This record gives sequence, C-alpha cells and structure tokens, in this order.
Amino acid sequence: MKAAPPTGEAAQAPTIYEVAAKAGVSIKTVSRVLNGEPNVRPAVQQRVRAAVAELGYRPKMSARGLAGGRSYTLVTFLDEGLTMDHWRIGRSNPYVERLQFAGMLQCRKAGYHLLVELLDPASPRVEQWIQSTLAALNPDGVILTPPISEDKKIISLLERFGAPFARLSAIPSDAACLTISMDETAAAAEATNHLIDLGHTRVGFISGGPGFGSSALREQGYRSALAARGIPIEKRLMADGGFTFEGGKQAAAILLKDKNPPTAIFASNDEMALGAIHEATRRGLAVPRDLSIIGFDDFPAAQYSIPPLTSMRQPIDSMGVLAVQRLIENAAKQRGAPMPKDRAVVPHALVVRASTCPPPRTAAKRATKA
Amino acid sequence: MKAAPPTGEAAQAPTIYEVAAKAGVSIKTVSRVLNGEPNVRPAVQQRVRAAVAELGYRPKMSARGLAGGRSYTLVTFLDEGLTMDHWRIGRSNPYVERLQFAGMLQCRKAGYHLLVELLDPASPRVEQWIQSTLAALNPDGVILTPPISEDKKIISLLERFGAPFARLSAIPSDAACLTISMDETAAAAEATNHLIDLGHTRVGFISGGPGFGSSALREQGYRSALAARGIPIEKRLMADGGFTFEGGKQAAAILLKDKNPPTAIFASNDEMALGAIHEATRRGLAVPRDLSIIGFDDFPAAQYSIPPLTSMRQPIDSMGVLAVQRLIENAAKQRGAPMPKDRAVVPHALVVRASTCPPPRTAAKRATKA
DNA sequence: AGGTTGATTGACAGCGCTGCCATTTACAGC
DNA sequence: GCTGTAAATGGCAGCGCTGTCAATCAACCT
Repeated sequence: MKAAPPTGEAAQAPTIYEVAAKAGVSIKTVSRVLNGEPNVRPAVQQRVRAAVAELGYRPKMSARGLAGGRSYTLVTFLDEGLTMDHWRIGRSNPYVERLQFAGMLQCRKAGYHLLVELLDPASPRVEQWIQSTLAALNPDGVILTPPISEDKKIISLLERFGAPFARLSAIPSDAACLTISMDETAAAAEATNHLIDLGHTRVGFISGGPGFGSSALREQGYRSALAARGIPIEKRLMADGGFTFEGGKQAAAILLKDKNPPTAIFASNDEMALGAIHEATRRGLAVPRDLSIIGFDDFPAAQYSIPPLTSMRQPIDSMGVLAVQRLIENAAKQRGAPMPKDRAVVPHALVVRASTCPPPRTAAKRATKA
Repeated sequence: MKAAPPTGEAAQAPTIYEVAAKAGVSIKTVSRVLNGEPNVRPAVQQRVRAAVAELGYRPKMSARGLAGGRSYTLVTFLDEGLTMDHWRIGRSNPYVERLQFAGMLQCRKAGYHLLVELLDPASPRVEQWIQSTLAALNPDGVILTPPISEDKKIISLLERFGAPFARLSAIPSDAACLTISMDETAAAAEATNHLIDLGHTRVGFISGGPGFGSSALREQGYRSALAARGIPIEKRLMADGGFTFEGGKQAAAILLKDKNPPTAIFASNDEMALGAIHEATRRGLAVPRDLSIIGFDDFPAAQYSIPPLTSMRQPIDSMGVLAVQRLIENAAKQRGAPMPKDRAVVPHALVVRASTCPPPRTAAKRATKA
C-alpha cells in the first residue's frame, strides 16, 4: 500500500523495498531510520528495526555509495617501495599491521571498511594515480602513513582533490588535514634520560633515515636531553641506521668499535635496537650488563627479544583509532568536505624491560672483539 | 552528438559520459573497452583508451557494483577469536599478514580490492551475520582462512548463499568450492625424514590444536615417516602445543624432562618451534648441538631466530595469489555462480637452516636441569 | 543485385539507495 | 475552531555504470 518492491521476484538478498513493505512505511523512512536521521516516530523506528532484523537486511554498500556520495570506506596509503622491501625480505611491518588492524576494528563499529593501497610517491604519474584511485574508490577519508605522511607533494595533491585525510606520525604542516602523532621530541628525551638516570654518560644514538619526520625529532630529543644534563654531544656517538634491522646492526658496529665506546645506546626505533642487540651479542657484549640498549616504538617484538627490550611506546593503535574516528565524524558531518586543519597528540610511555641497567663499574673491563 | 553528459556542470571526477563524449562514442562502447568485451574496432578502442588516459578516468566501484552485480571486491574471513587473541598479546600473525598482502597485490593487478572481515563461528548469529555481510559487500569471492576454512557450518552457509569461496590450508571436502593447500602429510613426513636422515632416532613431535585440519595431517606424516623407517612411535615423545609459542614451550618442557628425552623435535608449526628453542635454551641445551629442532610453515621469523630455524615451507603467498586468481576468474566467467568444486595443491619445500644437525654422540653427556 | 550473417554500435532500463522537495499530520497559539 | 509552524512522511529523480536488445554496417553468398 505504501511501497512495493519493483521486482516481482524473490530476491536473493533483501532490499530496502522489502523492509519498507514489511514495516508498512516508505523506503525513504527506512533509509532515515538506518541512517539515524531525526524526525521518525519511535514507534515507526521500532517497526522498521524489527523488519530489518527479521530480514537480516543491510544496505548494499555500492548502492549507498552511488546514491549518497558516501562510500563508507576509508583508505590507507602505504609507501610502495618500503612495503615491498619489507615484503621481499620477509619482515613484517608492525606499524602497518597494528595500524591496519586497529583501524579495521574501529571501522567495523561504524559500519565502515578499511582498504589498503600502495602508493609510490616517486612515480611520475602519482597525480594521475591518486586522482583515479580516489575517483574509483571515492573513500570518505584517507590515512597517510610515514613516510608518505611527510610527503609535500602527496599532501598537496590530496588537498587539491579535496579528500579529507589524516597524517600519522608526521610533523604538523599547514595543510587542511588532521595530523596525529606523539610528542616525538619529548619522548626521545625521556628515553635518553632513562639511560642517564641509570648512570650512563656515554650514550650512543642511532638515528633513522631522512624522509621520516620523526627521525629528526627523535634526534633532537636525544640532543636536548644530553644538553640539559650537561653532557657533551659527540658525533662519534651517533650513527645512522635508516630505521632498519640491518642498519641498526651496522650503526651499532660503528659505535662499538670506537676506542671509547658508549655504555648505552638509544636506537630511535625498535628494529634498529634489535639489530644493535644482535651486533652487541655478536661482539661478545652482554646486554644489558655490558651495554644498555633502549628502543623506540615498543613494537610487539620488543617484548619477545632476548633480552626483552626497554622501549618508548608509540601508541599506534590509538593513532589508528583516532584517525578513523575523526575521518568518519567528518564524513558524517559534511560529505565530501575536506577535514579542517587539526592536530592530535597521543600520549607516549616508557616501557622498562630488561635491556637497560646501570653501566658497568669499569668500562675497560669489557672485552670488545673486532 | 553521440552522447552527452547528463550533468551540465564540470564534475569533480570524470564519469563515463565525459569519456564517451571525448572519444565520440556511446557510453556503452566505453564500457565495452573498459571491460575487455569483444567486438570493438581497434581504432575505436584506441580513441576510447586515449580519452580515458587523458581524463584519468576510472570507473567508480560503487556504480559498477550496483549496475553489474560485480563488486570487484574479495573478502577474507579471519577467525575473530584467534585474531583478537593474537592482537591482544601483541603477536603478529604472519599467516594472515602474508596472505593478505599477497592477495592484495594480486587483486591490484585485476583492479580488485581485498577486504578483511572478522568472523566468529561460535556466535549464535553467524548465519545472519554472514548473510548480511555478503549482502552489504556483495563480494565476488570469499577466502576462508584456518581454522574457519575447516568449519562445516560456515562452509555450508557459504554454499547455501551461493558465494564463490576458497578454503585455505584445509582438508578437501565435497563442498562446491576451491580448496587450496599443500600436501601436509607428505611435507610432515619429509620434515621428519630430515631429522632421521641426520641420524636421530628419538624424534619428538609437538602437535597443533584440534580445529585445525592440518594438525592431524602433520601428525600423520610424522607417524608414517617413523613407521617407514621402522622407528617405534612413542606417546611420551609427543605433546600438544596448540600451535602457539607458549604451547610449544610447555610441550617442549614435557618432552625434555623425560628420563630418555628426544634428541630432535619436530614442531608442527614455527611458533611452537620457536617456543621449543626457547625452552631448550632455558634448560641449558644448545640448539642444535644438544637438540635439533625443525619447524613447519617457514614463517618469516624463522630466518631471524637464534639459531635460524630449519623449517618446512608452506607457500602462503602462492596460496593467496592462487585463491585470488581463481576467484576473479570465476567472477569474470559467470557472475554470481558458485565456484565449482576443485582442489589445488601448492608445493612445499624443506628449508634447512641452523637448528638441525646430527645427534650428540653420547646422549648421557647432556646436562638436563629440571 | 538482393539477401544473409556476423561484427559493431547505440538506446534505454534499471541496480538499490539517498537527496531534495512536496505533502500530510500533529500541535500550538489566539 | 482556525491559521501557523514544526514534525513526520512519502514521492521521485537521479548517482554512474552494465545488461539486454535493437539497430546499423560491412563483407560474403548465391
């Protein structure tokens, strides 16, 4: 009487017409209830919900996307080169894994879906690629992971295309987007202080590669912590590890073969810290007895290393959840509108495990093999 | 002249109408070219492709999905409980990670997208949940991972709903679907033989939990290998590790505290093998000198353990690629039709690293602490 | 040359939903 | 009781594509 299904056949999956018929309302009212729009009497809402439940109805994503402009989809862009490298050598990428999963769980709560795409910022056709990808997927929001989250070109492209996006672990810029990160500098300083508090004065530092904004920030934290304690900053106590396990190993090798090696090393991510432990162990140094090592990020692997790694936690899960939340909120509020410039700082925390302790009494006692 | 965009305004993203106008053909012809349908003159194809390239056009997924019934989307179902457990304790799940990534890469090639969903087989509303999820997403195919791939109920549900699906690492059933796996039994036998060939006669076995079809198969391979060599099968040389690190540790503890402990252990997955190494080391046993340990799966972590783990490779990447390929082929051939019952076996391979070697001369020489 | 077949193309109707606008209904206020 | 206003609904036109089927065109027969 109110509305009839256009198809006279028993459909495989129920459509909004069936629900409307069963509830005795128009499809538009069903739509209202489903989308939480106001001005539907409680009694009617109940009837609709009952019909929905009975039919096991769920609106078809593609139909919603086509009609409403909202795709109920969020996309995460990963750096193609970085990801493929990880992939080839069979290393997992905890950052991506945690982020993706946390994001997915959060999306689920809102009936959203999270897609993952690889993006090669160096490709000559990035612009075209981004445009067509956005067109095809029509995502309600985009999540940028490092190092892409720091890429000026990508950022301005996304801005130009008017896509709401969030940048993770990045230095705030004045782009119209949400930037989510921890206070890298403060956290790095705290990590360094942990070592100093333990009694170390020769504290080595392994930095990450350029291209990652956090790299510079963490180094700055290290420097400022030393400076604040009146400890001189020595170039020979610093080496680059490019944020990789191998790089960390090599950097540690350089630091440790010095005539006057550090008694503690702050590696600016866990992978490098693990590499450093590996290298130290290989050289016959006991960690932490002979050499304390602290990492950064507190990736899952940190708790299972030997010895378990002391690290500064970067709350990736929270960042993922927050990004998803805000992106969805934005989409719900004003479809298609870019996300207003904003900044969110998530709290970090020192996680003390077994890879750090006070320095050995006599530094000379250590036996350092070539 | 042939076709005009229905909207008189400059759209944000180009639609098929713009392309058609620019190429001077009807939208249907553009559609044909884009979908590789036959019967379009080469000259016309070229014009269309040029227009597509110039505009950076890509068909909108939702429109395609709505109109054609194909969503260009594949869904992977993960076991909710298992996944959440991994998640909470901060362990990564290499199986899922590799599968998902390999699948994603393969999807990309065909313009497809891979979604990941959590499914709780124990929920009283699974049926409803699956139905509505399939309705909402309308995926062109579903990938089932263990232990869900073994779940009778889920399988029959999927069959009933007519969704084409692939089961990974599962024992073939007579459901209308593709079953992809390695020859678990043969592989397990080969792993066992590797140990026997090395000279071991007391070979322990750590089994996985029930619910995983591969668990029984691997144990069978172990048994048959021993039998084939005339080595008696002893209950005390076997323990259950539930496919987890902790379980592997505990199982190893049980095996090693025996009066006449094994000189080698075959753990039926890498996680347990790593746990076994951990336990052995904790007890003062050197791996592999005092105790050889072989794993199964050859997960990425195997190559980074200390010592690097000898393992039997399960080609998860290939399985993911294959599943995606076949599912897409099926969708292209006959939209909506269930996948014909089929079986694919992917090749395994022994990867010898440093955790296995001949047994010690005198077993009594070993010092086994409680 | 007329007819026939098959290749090539276009017209058009939806797919299932939401946005916009019209309509109806419910309550105030006077 | 009668407008005025806001709350509740319904009607309907698409969103951008693909499927179906009809129309056109070219080459091939007899």
